Amino acid sequence: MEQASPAQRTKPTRQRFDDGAVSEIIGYQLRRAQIQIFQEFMARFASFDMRPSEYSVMALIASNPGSKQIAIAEALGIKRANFVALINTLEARGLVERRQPANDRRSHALFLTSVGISLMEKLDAAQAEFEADCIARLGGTAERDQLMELLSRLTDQR
Amino acid sequence: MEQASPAQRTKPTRQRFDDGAVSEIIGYQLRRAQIQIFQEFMARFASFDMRPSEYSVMALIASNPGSKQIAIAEALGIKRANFVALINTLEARGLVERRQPANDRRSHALFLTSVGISLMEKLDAAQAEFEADCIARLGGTAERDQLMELLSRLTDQR
DNA sequence: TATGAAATGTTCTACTATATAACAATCTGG
DNA sequence: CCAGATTGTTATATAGTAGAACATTTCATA
Repeated sequence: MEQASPAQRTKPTRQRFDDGAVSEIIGYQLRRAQIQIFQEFMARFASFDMRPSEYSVMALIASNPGSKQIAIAEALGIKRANFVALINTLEARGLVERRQPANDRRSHALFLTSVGISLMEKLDAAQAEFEADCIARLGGTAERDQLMELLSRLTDQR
Repeated sequence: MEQASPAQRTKPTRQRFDDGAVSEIIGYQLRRAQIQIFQEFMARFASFDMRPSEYSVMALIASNPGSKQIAIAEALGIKRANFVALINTLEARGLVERRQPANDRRSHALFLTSVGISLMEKLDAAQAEFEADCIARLGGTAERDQLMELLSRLTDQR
């Protein structure tokens, strides 16, 4: 069989592909960036067996010891029903503890265990390192502040 | 009824909660913004019964008619296995069509149907409106360009 | 003080998104 | 021609998310 003339290209090179319809959409780039950052987070925290949601829960408990489950869950936009399994996991790993407050026997007060506290030190250090890398990629702290400001304009309103 | 002394307040006001540990993290704010924008997209496109992923698929087919499934899927970061059900849905709704290219009988060439094309006009108009709203919230096109540039710095590298 | 409404945690269920493995059919390069 | 790659597909597993229903407890107020 005769080959099509090489001037026309039969198919070896990937034919150009027009991304424009989606790549110029704010929401699309926002999603791509978020996925990328989360994947990098998961890669960096794989040795700790820590997902972003688990880290955020531990960080909020560390800053707000004794908080009720619903306080942590709502701060993170997690339904209280789905928060149960998350805390069960962290408690089973000995990182978080549920305690019975005397003033409200419906609720559970959350605390980090001593093991959780010492792990948190390592997690915070790793997070600080990751954040520094992100800032470097953005070009510096001024650009970081710009980004956070722009994101807040998308999030806060409405 | 006497009110509790306004100076002490017993508990009506939510006790202060320290968000700082997570709210100052780039990835966290990125995620919050992305979720917010996607929720708004879904609300605006609910009458069309169109999710963001479905819209992005149709937009890429419109810009690249005759593309193979894997070309569209990879451009959007979707596994080809998961892309099948997506196209099945759009095809069942009469918006997208799979055709058999003669040169490669393994692949399916994707096209919008005439119904798909006319729906796409409405979708693009709605998307343009949504994008204009986002730009307005950011403060203008200069801020939009800034945001897209910063996001690309997070996404491109690595 | 008694009672109905609200809050809290929990279980169950369902749906979406995503990832991997395996397979058949087809194409490609040597 | 043949070994390996590509393409689409099915099946399966896991996470994340959402809603309903429930028991226990607290709260408001009549």
